[in-house]
Amino acid sequence: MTAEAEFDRIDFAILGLLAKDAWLSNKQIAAAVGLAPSSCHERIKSLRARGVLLGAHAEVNLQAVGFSLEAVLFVQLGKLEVEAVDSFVSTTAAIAEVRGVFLVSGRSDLIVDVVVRDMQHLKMIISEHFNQHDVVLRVETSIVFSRQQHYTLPRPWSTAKTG
Amino acid sequence: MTAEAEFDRIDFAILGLLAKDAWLSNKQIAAAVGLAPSSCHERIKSLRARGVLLGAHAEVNLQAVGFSLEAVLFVQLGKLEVEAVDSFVSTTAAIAEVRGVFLVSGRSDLIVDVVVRDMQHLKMIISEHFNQHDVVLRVETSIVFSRQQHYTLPRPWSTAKTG
DNA sequence: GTCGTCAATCGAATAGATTTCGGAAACATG
DNA sequence: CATGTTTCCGAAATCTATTCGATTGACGAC
Repeated sequence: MTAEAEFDRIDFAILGLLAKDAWLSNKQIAAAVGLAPSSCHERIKSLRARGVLLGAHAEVNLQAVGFSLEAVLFVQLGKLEVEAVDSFVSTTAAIAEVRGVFLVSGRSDLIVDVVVRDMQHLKMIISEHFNQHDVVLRVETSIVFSRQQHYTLPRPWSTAKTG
Repeated sequence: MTAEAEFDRIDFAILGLLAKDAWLSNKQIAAAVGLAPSSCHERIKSLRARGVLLGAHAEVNLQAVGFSLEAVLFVQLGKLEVEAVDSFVSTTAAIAEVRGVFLVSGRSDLIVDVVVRDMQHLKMIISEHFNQHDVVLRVETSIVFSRQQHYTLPRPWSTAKTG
């Protein structure tokens, strides 16, 4: 609504740097974007207040702490009311082993990203939280062999408007 | 050999806190886990050196910066050599609009998470980076209506062993 | 063109945090 | 019980974040 927020290239540079490494100090960011630390600090504070910078999360090596199996669940739901679906999404997202829930169009209705210790753990999660649920018609499971992620921001203005 | 990393519950508490909020100060974490700031600092340093804490990333409100459309691509690949597949995965992961690539078992071989400005942008990404590629047999696209994620660590020791 | 207004930036000062390090305490080992 | 090892603590030093008043520059009104 009121949030007609505008950003210049310095704001985007700050966002990009923090998306790549949230542990950069304000001083480092200021130097990287060519601003005084105090000015940079004001901008970051503003980005947080405006809801553009939502927070930061540490990346934990899950294999190192014993979660060596990752899976993606494709869930088909019955034709139910929106309330029931939303409720199921929320309770699913609250499961400790679930890292993300996507409500999508297409062949399946829900995509669920799950991190578990082993196959038995995975079987338990599926049978306990999905197969026993009325809303769920069917669950397909895909094992994740490997993943690659990155945290860089795409360029905001397509390929122009910057100069 | 050297990598027989062991963790106690304080290490897990630190990891959990930082996974939820990487901007917590060392002082705050120390207070939360009941340690002196210097001791807590040593533990965090060790977790980083051992490769358990991999880094931290700011969470950016992508809608606020103009990326209001998210999609998941399900990619089927031809029966090719491992090299060609790995190469394709790497180049795909390097696309700015791609946030994650998952190599999986099941109906499709690759799951690609994409963030774009609009439909035209999405169409461009797919046709340019996927449809024109020899390795790709078929791409199915799912629009993401909503997503829920959380960054809390599951309990490491199943339901026992903690006492 | 000139003035007034507003927003952004800077630099210095303060308050606060991180980081290092020697010594004490806890723990396991023989 | 003695010993070596690890972990923890507290204080000192260093560095950083944060605030604030003053300056600059851009922009619109007249």
